Amino acid sequence: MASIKDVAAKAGVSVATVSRVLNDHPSVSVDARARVAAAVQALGYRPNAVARSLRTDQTRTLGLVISDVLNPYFTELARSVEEEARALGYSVIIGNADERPDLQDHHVRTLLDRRIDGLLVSPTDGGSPLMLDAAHAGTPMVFVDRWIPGVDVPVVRSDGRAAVRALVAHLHGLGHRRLAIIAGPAATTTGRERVDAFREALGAYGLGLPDAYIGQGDFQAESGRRATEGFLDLAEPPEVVFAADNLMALGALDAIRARGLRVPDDIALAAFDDIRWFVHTDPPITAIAQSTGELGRAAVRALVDRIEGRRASSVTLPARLVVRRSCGEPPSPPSPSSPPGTSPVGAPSPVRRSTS
Amino acid sequence: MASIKDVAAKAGVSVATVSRVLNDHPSVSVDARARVAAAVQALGYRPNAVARSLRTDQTRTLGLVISDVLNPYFTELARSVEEEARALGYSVIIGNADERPDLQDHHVRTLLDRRIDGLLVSPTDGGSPLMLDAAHAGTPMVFVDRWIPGVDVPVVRSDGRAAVRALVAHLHGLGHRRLAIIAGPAATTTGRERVDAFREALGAYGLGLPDAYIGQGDFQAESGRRATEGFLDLAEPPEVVFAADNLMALGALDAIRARGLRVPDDIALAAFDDIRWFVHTDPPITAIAQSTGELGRAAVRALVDRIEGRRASSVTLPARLVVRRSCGEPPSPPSPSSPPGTSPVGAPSPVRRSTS
DNA sequence: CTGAAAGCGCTTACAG
DNA sequence: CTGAAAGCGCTTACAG
Repeated sequence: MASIKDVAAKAGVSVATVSRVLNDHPSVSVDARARVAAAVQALGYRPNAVARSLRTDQTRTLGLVISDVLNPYFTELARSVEEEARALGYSVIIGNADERPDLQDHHVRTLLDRRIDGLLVSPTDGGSPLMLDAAHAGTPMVFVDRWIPGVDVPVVRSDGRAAVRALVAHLHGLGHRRLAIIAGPAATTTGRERVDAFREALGAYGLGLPDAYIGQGDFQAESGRRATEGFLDLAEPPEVVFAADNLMALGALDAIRARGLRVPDDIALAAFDDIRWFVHTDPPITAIAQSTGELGRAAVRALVDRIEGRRASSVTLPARLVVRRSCGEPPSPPSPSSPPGTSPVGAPSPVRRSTS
Repeated sequence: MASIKDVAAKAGVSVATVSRVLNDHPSVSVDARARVAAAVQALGYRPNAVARSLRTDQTRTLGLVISDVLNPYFTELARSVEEEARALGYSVIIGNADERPDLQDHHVRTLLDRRIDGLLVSPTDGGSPLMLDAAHAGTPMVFVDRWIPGVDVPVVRSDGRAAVRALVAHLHGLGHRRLAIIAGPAATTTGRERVDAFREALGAYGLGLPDAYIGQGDFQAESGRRATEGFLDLAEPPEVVFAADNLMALGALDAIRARGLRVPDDIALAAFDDIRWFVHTDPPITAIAQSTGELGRAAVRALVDRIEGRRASSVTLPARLVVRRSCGEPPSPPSPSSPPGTSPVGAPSPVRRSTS
């Protein structure tokens, strides 16, 4: 592979001049510029990013450590992160933690060893020493979706409380009184917050959230299945299961189906995080949708701000309820003329109704 | 950030000795080894992978350029690739081409600039000059899922022909005679092969595949929707739509639903690539499943073989049909005692039946 | 506008 | 077993 020396030799200039041309340095004669360009072309020369990084101490690379690539929510997040990063001239390296703290540490370490310019992370746990050290050492860092309290790192996330309240209002209006939740790991903020928001919203209706109605999941499908089986084994099973993410909703569906039960007739189901398939499931699933793309973009902007020496601030985006048929027939059925997919109903509000 | 010099100073040895300790070189005294280890520990030293790569001319990194991260098939592929690579001591950097040749080239270029040790690609098109050059220049490379004919690069992929034959047999047995396909881009091998396999299988039943029954898609949902609308606008619409990937099946479902039609009553639907949600869609969708995880692992092994100077060979894995209810009620309904999810039926055969 | 030289953080023959 | 030195491919003050 041709190096800068080869280009310099071919163009009859010094490597310094080649470097200047490559980096659009103003003080280069048109003549030199042309000869270098020709040599680059002829040799098919491409600068070695490794060498450049070593010299400049920047890799123009962002690390993204996500909890689970197989979760469509995170896949979409990763995609928007890469898109925005590319627009700003950065590449991104994704590390998949698979909801495992040890794997998460592995990726953080590898990314740090590669001297990425900044780290975007959606922590799987409450913060390993490694992660905390990195934050304290001043590695440019931004938390996205989930975060670690007590660390001075900007957080870009959704606030789902209003949407959870809207969900509970919807469920209550449908006559449901025994509501259960499949929670994420208590070590994660989203694992805790969604339960808290749910409990708070239930409280407003004088409803409680007994321990038996809190299933412990880990944001992956299998845990949703197990938790749902637990609910169904109860002497008094819940009327509604609210899964704290889409994969656990998938597991719940598996469990419900395995017992030959029907949604929403036998048990209602709702999920945090909306995905395209929810429109086509049997029945279409009521979900809380985040602005995932915007979240990813905002996180990248915040991180690049930090990297490039600007102040970065936290961002909180609202989530919204998308009503479908998995919790029971809505009181007022959608008009037959409404378009397919999701559509807002009534005045601007966090509640949307989907024809399904 | 501490460098090897700091460690050497702290341990009272030369950087050469530190390097030897770091790389487990045998000829280091126990004493030196201990002092270096202590210094490393005390300083929290981590070797700079960038410098190491420049010096050794290897990055222990694989590039993976996939056609579309949002496609669950590729997400799963990416996950298994990373897993196997990690087991072999490599990292992987994923580039998402989004089915766009220009984006694909962008990622190939960026990956090459970073001097990845090898490239895994599922080409979005017939091969850009850049990709062809890389292959000819001897960059260790392996094609996965899709490939470019006429290039001397190992290919790891599924052969879906038997499964497509099984699908057509299933459809024919259900009484369907007008079968349509939503194809992927003709520039991709999977875009062409699936149509060819379908046409060939139809031929065995004396059925043709008229042009009007070949919808041109690009493996993304929106194209599936458009193609399906085209079918439904026909004077004589097909009785079955076979989508060449899961996202186009999603689009097809959108289109069918928008018209208020029902699957399989009004039109049957089948898809290439199986995903977990297909069990829970309305109705559950008959699909051709690939051994995605095994494909990813085999591709990594082949690539690492090439990188490390061993011979790498192509691998072709069979795909299998998973029958559900989207093409009509199977002639012999599954027994009520069969387990949920997919389950094989009868003797070992490529056809499986799922209770749904 | 241009080049010689230093240096980024490592590894690795080479000599002892 | 150990260290001094060269060198990987760049960039960038410095001097001219």
